Amino acid sequence: MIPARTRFAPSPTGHLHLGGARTALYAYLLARKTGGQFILRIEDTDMKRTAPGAEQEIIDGLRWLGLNYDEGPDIGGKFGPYRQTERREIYAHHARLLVDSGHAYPCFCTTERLDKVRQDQMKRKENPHYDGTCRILSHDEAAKRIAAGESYTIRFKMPHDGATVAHDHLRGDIVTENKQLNDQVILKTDGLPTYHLAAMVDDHEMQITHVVRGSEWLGTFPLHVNIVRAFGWEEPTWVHLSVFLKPSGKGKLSKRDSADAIKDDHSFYIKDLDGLGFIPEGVINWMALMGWGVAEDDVMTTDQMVDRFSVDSLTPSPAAINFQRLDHFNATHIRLLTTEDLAARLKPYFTRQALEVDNDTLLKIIPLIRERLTTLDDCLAFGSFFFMEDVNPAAEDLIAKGLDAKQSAEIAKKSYEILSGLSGIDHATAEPPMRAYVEESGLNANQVFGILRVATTGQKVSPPLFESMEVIGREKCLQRIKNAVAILEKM
RNA sequence: GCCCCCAUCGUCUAGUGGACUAGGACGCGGCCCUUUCAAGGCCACGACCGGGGUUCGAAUCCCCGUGGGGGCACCA
Repeated sequence: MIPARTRFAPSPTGHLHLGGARTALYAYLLARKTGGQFILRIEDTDMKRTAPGAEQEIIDGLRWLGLNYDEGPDIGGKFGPYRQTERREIYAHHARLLVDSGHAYPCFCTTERLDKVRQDQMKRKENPHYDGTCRILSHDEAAKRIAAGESYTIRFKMPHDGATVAHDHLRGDIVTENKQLNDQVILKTDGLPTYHLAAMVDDHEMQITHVVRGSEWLGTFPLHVNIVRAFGWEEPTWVHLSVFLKPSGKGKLSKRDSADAIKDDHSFYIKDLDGLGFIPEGVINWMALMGWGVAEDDVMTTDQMVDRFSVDSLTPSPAAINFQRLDHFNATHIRLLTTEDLAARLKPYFTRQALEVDNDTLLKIIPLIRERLTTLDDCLAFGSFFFMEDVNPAAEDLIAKGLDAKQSAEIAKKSYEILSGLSGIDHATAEPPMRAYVEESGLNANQVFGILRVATTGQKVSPPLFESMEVIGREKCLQRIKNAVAILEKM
């Protein structure tokens, strides 16, 4: 297998989202699968849109997901720099090469003129396109205007005749009539390149073998292959991924959908996922399967994905986000974690709630709550009472089904008697006498254990009762039951 | 408007001309287990967008519709 060099090349303009993360994931998997390298490159050539902190968020997001890159802006590498604003000379040089070889030309048209041309074209119901004014300028005239200090851009000279055939690995040949194509700006008046030039130059310079990117680039794909060919470079394998659709499947993700997701304790942004209780293993597994056709055994670690990954089995069709499926993969991977690992990840959720966590207790409750967690923060609902001094059960919760407060108080009292007669409350010793009591009293287990559950844990839903009491400890249990009796008798 | 891409259960997908009575997963429904909630086990429901071709044979190939998505910037 030929080692692939792949790259994730986001622009630092906003939050790292699921779509970007999945693109990074596939690029990562391909590199690891083939024993190649995965690179992070920051495409920050639009100074106006670059957002402070965005680059760091991308880096943090990739780290959190475990998509470690071999070369990048913060770690360097032999093809650096990896931030495009630090490579402007390289692009200027390549733009000049293109002008010299007749594949590009300086353009002096102002934004105002361009806007007007576009407006007129639309009024005439023509397709908006550059009208070619500067394409026919002579070398001398252009040189003269440049020397005079006129500001200019460089446009790529697209062929007017014939067709461009570009090959996408997932879709096959994409044929575009050249007359549909436009002379795009590749170097801006500020001297920085547009994506079209910068990405092509960097992918070549950085020896990228597979360009894995979103399908939003399909429209400018012919331009890109024309640029690469104008330089006489070997083309990389082009892999255009599909987009993510909103959960309804109708349309792409929008701000509105993002708000809905948050309301639902989910998010499109990687930075939010950790705080929401999602673990990278689950997120990665979930993302991987949207756009990658795996027949069966779809619960995988990243290493297993690397093992099974093939760029051929990626799918070109758009996929709707399904957060229920994320929940499933998250819960599944939580259950796969070792007790120690899970304990370490859970601890912050408890301490954040000002609960004092001792590691011994924490380790003991893991087996009790593990299979009940969909997200890590669910540990609060199932385990807070283990770390609390007292619980405050609601009076009405203490009344068992079909009984009244007085009867329930009797049951609590009797339970106290039985349990206080034991030297210690653990699962093995406490359950048999309590079961015997249920038998002889003619009550059902639901009623008796229900009262005990609410009394000792403070809640109607909890991990298994006797196992929980064992962790809570004899003294605390008895005290809590006594408290419950008091509450019931006050009713 | 023009150009490009996509199309299998509600969702993610398997399927590359005969092994398809179209497989798996999520979700949904039911049952079992059970002290609650889960987890687990079993079962059920559920799809080839439509129309034309090609072929002995089409989910699979071609064409046309339809639907969805993307693009048409000195943004990426």
